[in-house]
Amino acid sequence: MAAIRDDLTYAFGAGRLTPQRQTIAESARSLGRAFTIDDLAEEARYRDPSIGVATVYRAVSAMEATGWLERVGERAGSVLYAQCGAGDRHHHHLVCTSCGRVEPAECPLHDVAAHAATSGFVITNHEVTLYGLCPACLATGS
Amino acid sequence: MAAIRDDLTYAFGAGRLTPQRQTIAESARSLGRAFTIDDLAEEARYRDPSIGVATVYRAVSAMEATGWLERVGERAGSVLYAQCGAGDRHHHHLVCTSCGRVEPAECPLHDVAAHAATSGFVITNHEVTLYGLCPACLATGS
DNA sequence: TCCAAAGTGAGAACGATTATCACTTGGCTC
DNA sequence: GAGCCAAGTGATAATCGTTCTCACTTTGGA
Repeated sequence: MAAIRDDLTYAFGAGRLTPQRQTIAESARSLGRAFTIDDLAEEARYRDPSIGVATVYRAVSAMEATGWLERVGERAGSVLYAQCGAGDRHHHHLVCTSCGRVEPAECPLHDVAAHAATSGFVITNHEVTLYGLCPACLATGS
Repeated sequence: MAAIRDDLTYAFGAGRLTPQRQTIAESARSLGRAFTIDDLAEEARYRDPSIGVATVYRAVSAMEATGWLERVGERAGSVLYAQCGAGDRHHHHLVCTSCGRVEPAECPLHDVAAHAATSGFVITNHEVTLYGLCPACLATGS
């Protein structure tokens, strides 16, 4: 399992890969869709009931810092995260509003420089999230 | 001031234009930049200290429903709003990360349909926010 | 003028997130 | 392997933004 071990090591960068963090990272990967902290804590505590909610928040914060997790939106006041792998090149997200599945999307901003030129703004960052229905949900009509 | 009166009437659609709501809407317009509920409440209470925070939240909710206000992002856990006028056609936002100034931006997603076709997703909604520095902040180096 | 519906203000309640603190663990040096 | 210290943990309190509740007031139409 060297590959997986390396993968999870990457999730926390220079931080320690404790059993709790490993459980949380594996839970994030196994969810396979956009999730809230609550979803992730539920999955992680199913695997190890002793894991506290504060630990989940801290682990998510650490994984977000390394880019292994990304926030992809919000749902009912909670931040939505998705496991996006590390070292991916610049991209955005397609979020299924029915099942929460998340797929990477090419950055559609081909002309950001043009926007900056016409407005006088110098753009340093941008967020793009596309919402819709994935093929599976379309097929089931849900 | 018929024009302004009409403008504010539009802010609440079919809802009543009470003195409190008028104060809140004028405050939103006078801020001239992206603001949190807290910023808006501070401005509104400067004009009328008797206005309660719940009233500000309710007014913002009503103005958002008519499209007179739009949420343009978040700052330190609070939702950022901007007064965008009513009846504007589809657009997004350029937010200055230094002063909070907001300008409308053309929708840069010329090929949303192409994304849907290649991914199998049917896109029903999207959010785009561009962050950067406005000309004024660039000039002052802040 | 009367009345029902809409709006208001104060404050309680709620839910997500963060901070605190005593304790444990991991990984380094010797 | 022993000792040490920084990092991490779990429980819980605190914080903060937002929404709800309730008694009261205002609005606008009949």
